[in-house]
Amino acid sequence: MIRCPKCNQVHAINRSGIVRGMQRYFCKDCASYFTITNNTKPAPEVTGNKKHITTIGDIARALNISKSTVSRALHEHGDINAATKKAVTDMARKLHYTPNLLAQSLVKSRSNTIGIIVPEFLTYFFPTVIIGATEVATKAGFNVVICQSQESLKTEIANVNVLLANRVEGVLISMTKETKTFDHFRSLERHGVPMVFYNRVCEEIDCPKVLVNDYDGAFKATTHLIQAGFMNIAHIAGPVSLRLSNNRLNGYMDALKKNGLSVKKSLILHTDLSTEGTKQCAEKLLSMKNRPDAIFCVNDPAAIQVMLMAKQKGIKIPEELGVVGFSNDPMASIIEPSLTTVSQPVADLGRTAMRLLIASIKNGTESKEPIYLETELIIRASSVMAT
Amino acid sequence: MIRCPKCNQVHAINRSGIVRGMQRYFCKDCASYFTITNNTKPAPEVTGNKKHITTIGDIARALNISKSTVSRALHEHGDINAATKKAVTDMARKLHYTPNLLAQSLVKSRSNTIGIIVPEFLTYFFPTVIIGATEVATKAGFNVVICQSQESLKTEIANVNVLLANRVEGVLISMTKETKTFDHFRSLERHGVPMVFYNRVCEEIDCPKVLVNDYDGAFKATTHLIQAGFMNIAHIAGPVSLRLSNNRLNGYMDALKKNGLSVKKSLILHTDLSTEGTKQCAEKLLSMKNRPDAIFCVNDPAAIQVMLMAKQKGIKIPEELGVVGFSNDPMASIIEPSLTTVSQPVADLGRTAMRLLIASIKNGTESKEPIYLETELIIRASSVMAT
DNA sequence: CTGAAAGCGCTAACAC
DNA sequence: GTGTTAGCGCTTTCAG
Repeated sequence: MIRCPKCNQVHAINRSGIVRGMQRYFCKDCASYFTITNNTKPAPEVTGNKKHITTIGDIARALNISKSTVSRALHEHGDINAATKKAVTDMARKLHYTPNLLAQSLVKSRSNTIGIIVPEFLTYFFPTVIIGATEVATKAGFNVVICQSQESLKTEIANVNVLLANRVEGVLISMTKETKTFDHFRSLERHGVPMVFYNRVCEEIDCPKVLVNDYDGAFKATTHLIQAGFMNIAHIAGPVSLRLSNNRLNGYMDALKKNGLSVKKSLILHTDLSTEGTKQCAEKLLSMKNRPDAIFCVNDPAAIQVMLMAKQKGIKIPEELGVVGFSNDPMASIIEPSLTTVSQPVADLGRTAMRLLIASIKNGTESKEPIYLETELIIRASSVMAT
Repeated sequence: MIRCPKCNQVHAINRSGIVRGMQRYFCKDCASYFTITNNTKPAPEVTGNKKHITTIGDIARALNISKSTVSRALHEHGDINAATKKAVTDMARKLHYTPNLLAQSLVKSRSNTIGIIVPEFLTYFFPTVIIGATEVATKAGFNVVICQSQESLKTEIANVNVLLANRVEGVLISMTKETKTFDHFRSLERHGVPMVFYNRVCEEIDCPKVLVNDYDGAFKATTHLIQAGFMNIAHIAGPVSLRLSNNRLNGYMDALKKNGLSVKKSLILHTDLSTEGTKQCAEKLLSMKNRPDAIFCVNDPAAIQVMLMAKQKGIKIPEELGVVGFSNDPMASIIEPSLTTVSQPVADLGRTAMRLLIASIKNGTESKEPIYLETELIIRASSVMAT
């Protein structure tokens, strides 16, 4: 409701363009032009040393228009006068306006943010997953916040709470090796936040999961060792709490059985995945009276520990000890002899998981059948005698 | 203003405890107890399939008290009746209340969040910095959001904008190798968001910086090569855009000069840090007619590329080629021969940077003298003839 | 010790 | 096409 400052009436007012950034009006009654200067709120005082951050209101005031118009101009939002829009965007630039996502999220109750929880990111595996996942999320217009649980359940719970408090729209999770209670995941369910598990999945939660075909990878790896002539093959397995450990263990055992070899409990050791834990397993296996002639390890870092210890003990690889790892870590091709390993489509794992997550954010419930990505055996020097 | 439902008066009302989670009142006039059930807003309907997320208002309604009281009860906020507080916290648990950080941040204009920008995190360096920095931030009560610029200026700018839009309270930055314009950093300055640069610092911005003593590390490394008997030492340097490249280059050159060796421009090559780029440098140096007898590399990944190529060409390390890297990557101790390198206090770098950042968030401007952390030369097999 | 009310920055009907 | 209004969920004076 614009009132003419001269004739004080309100019905015969027209807009007449924008001059020096201010909306200009024309009163048809008294035939005069005017701009309105006194706004509801005074311009912010420069009190104290706190920097004032430009808001949509500042732009509105500077232009003598309403906040809604500014909001619309900034968002390609339906009908908006081209001149107004230009005035607004120019003024926004001039005042260095940055939208406040917190406020936007609050009113829209959508934060446009997705959380990713990784147990660690010192080895190449999880960073690579993150890169793949982020790529997909960014393309879909989501921001990503990365949390590392550091293999600690307590931290994982804290991570979930932070993500929840920040009202993320979905979470990608790979559990810690010590996660055996799942209330924090249920908490996400309760809040209606979709989850997708990848790599280290939680059986108890009904949601999409993306895995590598661990069983098949392990089966191929073990079969390869057998075909290469090894007869007494040990396995350093992962923590029993992780399903992937069991899948790889089963692949190993089935390969032995299928080839007529017996499964010896004494040759199956579980590491907690820490360097120390793995070293102990290696030590135990390598100092047996009836030493295994090959070891299939749950992952490459473990295989590398085995190789280092074997070297230290003067055990020749592969002549006296065949070694195979899992994951095709960059280290595997650097170490000597180079390490035979099972490669996984790591970035793809991230991409697939993120795609599923975004689908469940958008369409509600998704197919909950776990998705398995295939592995590839990469044969290198650690498992094959030079010919 | 509580009105008695029986006698309809308003002055003689007393609170009389909380029963079944509801505030109970007593009217002295008609001597009757009552609770008030009709609240300003009706309880949220379970419309559609959108999950309702418990708010402070839900708790207030359930207990027939005001939102302010709930807020206070939830925050140890001054005077609050112990019974009320218990009722509130119990009800909060019962309704699975999770505070909305977006709303809190909005009203407090403090997000309690700090951003960390890393150029990449596939090698161990940046993840380790992040772990150190996160540790300090968490202790100080800040959340951390990690952004990876993937060595792309465009992504770096996008990262800054996301952090800005999310109103982070401070940012830890290590630039991409291609960052040569700095408007996005100025944008942070303008918004009053403190920054601290680490490792790859920006000269143009006046703020705290944390670095490793690159010059000294390079000087020690080069001096070591000279003392080990190498005479014709090349250097694969980093991108000129990064100050650390120049610092390491200067350390290399000064060490040569100080030991009476001449600096040969032809033996100084710049890599862009990509595997491909480094390979080209290595190829060039290793196929010179007058091949250098040692190479000091700007970092370990580069040194490892050199070693791999040398092996491929049948050049013996260290007999025919001494190699020294920088950063003590885990790979350095795995490769054979093991790689001599300059180790940096990486996690400490992160911790120090985060401490400085938190200080500038809390106290405003900080000391802006760059801080240098010391390095240590780790001598391994790649630079020392077996005796 | 507690309630009412204002407002953080922004969007989204609803009017005109 | 644009202004008005009413919140999003929460904290924080200001009164009692």
